[in-house]
Amino acid sequence: MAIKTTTLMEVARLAGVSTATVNRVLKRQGYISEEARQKVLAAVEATNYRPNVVARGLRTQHTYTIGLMLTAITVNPFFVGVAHAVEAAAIAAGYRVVIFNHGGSASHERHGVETFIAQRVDAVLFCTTASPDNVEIATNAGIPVIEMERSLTELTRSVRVDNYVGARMAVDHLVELGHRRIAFVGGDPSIYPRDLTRGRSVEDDRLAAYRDGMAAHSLKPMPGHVRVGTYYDLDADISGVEGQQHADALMALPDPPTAIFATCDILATGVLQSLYRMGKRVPKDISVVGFDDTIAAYLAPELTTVAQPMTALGRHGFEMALAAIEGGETANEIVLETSLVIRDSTGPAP
Amino acid sequence: MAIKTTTLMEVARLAGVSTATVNRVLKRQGYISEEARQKVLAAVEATNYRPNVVARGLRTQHTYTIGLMLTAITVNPFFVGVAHAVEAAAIAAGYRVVIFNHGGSASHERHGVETFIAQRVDAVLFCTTASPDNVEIATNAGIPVIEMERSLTELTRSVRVDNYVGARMAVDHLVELGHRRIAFVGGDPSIYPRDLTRGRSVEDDRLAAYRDGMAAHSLKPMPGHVRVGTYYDLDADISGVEGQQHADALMALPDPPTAIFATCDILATGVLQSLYRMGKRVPKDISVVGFDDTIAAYLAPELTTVAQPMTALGRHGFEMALAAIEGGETANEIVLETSLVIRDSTGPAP
DNA sequence: GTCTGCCATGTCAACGATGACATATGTGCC
DNA sequence: GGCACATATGTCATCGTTGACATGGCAGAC
Repeated sequence: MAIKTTTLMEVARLAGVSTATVNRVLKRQGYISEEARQKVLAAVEATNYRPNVVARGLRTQHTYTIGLMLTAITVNPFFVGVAHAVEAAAIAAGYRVVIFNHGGSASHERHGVETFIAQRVDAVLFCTTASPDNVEIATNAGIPVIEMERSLTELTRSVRVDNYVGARMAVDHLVELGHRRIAFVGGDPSIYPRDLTRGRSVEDDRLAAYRDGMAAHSLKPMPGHVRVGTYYDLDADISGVEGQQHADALMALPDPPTAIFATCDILATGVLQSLYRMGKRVPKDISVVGFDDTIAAYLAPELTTVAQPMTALGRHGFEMALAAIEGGETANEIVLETSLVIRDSTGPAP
Repeated sequence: MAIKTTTLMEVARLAGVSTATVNRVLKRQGYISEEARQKVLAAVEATNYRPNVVARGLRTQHTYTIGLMLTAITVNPFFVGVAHAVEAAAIAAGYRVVIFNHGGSASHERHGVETFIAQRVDAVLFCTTASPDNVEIATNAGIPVIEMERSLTELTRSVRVDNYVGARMAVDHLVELGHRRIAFVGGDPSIYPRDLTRGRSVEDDRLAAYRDGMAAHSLKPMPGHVRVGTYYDLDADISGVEGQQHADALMALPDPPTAIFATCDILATGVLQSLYRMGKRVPKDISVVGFDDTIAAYLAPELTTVAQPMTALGRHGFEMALAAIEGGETANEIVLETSLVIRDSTGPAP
């Protein structure tokens, strides 16, 4: 069942030259007579020769492959967007991407990192880590590591998003619309390893921005209006159920909010479903803002959300990896901006 | 910048044995004295040895890698589900998966296939092809090919879903609820290469099931009630816009439908948005059914849809590939069943 | 004692591509 | 003629792992 393909040697034999000559023709380097080139190209054509990148990788110690570590591509379309962007950038540069989903488990992630090392990937991109130890394992193996979304160690370069400013825009937007009772629905900050260089997680930043934003407008969250949970139900794949539960609880309070800021579009989805069941109209009765801009445009009403620059995140991540591999110039840390996309789920306070 | 890792040779030297002995210990085969085993294991531990699968792949002509060709993972969560299932099955069997998104372009797909061949993947899984030629290229290179979702040639094994029965269930469900004016919103059947062994595309099957289902209940589609389009707007990533346009057009007809069957959840999303804007209530004023069960559970109201067995599709696809690689037994064609998931978007005809 | 068979270990040629180095021919110039 | 240099091509060790084959020791059978 092994794949049978032509080798350089066979091409050389057919063309009546040495493998070195064939190699020179294909690599377009060194001196080659026009006659030899024609013979080689004809032989390549005739034999349907395709270079064996496995052999090349062994010889050159360069696999043109990068590993991309994700939490779980099924759990949040955010990862799909990032993965796609990384892949597009990689393919354009002649690299391949191998994706591994750790699903939140440090041991799975460990296995993925070992796989990457065994494969001799040229670099590893972590977009969310289950354990900082695994980042270290890759680093210790001599593989350049880039961290996306958060930086766990000072050893690695990173690309992240300015979650604080993003969340702040969401709050400011709601306040400008006249809302005073604004609730916060977030993920569990402790489930994520913290960004060690800054001492805060993504969720910490978003929550801090919410509190600061409220305070800046002399507002104070009402009792019970700040809700955090586990964000993802990894066992049950994507789960907006948590968003529903949060919204159910919020609307049962004596002073229910007139606006809800959810720190993830999937959570916001659950919020919208809960409100829909209660017969609340959005945004007439209550406004909702999400975060990510993943499925926001597919909901009814279309969701106002803080858009993450997934494409830029992926592209910069790959470019940093490339710089680490081939020795180019890059910043050690890039912070990207988010933008507020105003759609139909936010309106004036009732 | 190259990764520096221990080699078998270094482990052997440290343990004071030959590489063959180290290999025997690690592979647990052949005769090894307990003493040698201990020395080797200690040396492996001390040097942090990790096998180089690149070298192994060259030597054994077996890379433990399979290529997965998709249209575009960002365009429909269906592909995410399938990719995840393939990956899970592959990892459990000690294989790696390399994903390539052709985005609907035959030349991109061609490039992806060439990449797979150059990488010497052990098998290729096509989940939707841009061109049958590319399937042939892989086959000609001696790589086992499995087709998912449709089979283009008789040369390959395939796993597909029974779209006809699935679509028929949707129609029957609506008829049972008392609907007579049921509209069909589908993708463009011609954009997809047809299933050559059966002469029909996925969309053909779904449309045929709709027509047959209507006829079986002595119903006839009203003029303008059958709408097909381009399904995906690949340039603009996921696009539910088309679904909106279809619904806008349908509701402007003199005899608007009381139920709409959309052959993709993303299309259904657009339909729901359009109806929401018009102030139509679902399912009180009009019922909607989707297909895929990707984001159906995240919508408000939750969408009744025909669930595709994405996990089974991916698992069987990988198992067929494994059988082709390692020479096990499998069917040449597997047809999986769909199921109707009744949620909140369908109700009695008004 | 030597023959057979079981253990235990080592040697070495692949796998296919690469590129440093060696070799060989031609051209121009003093 | 001899030298320098550009042109053109070939040889071969190397990357790390694998496994067929060879080697050698030791026990028990004849």
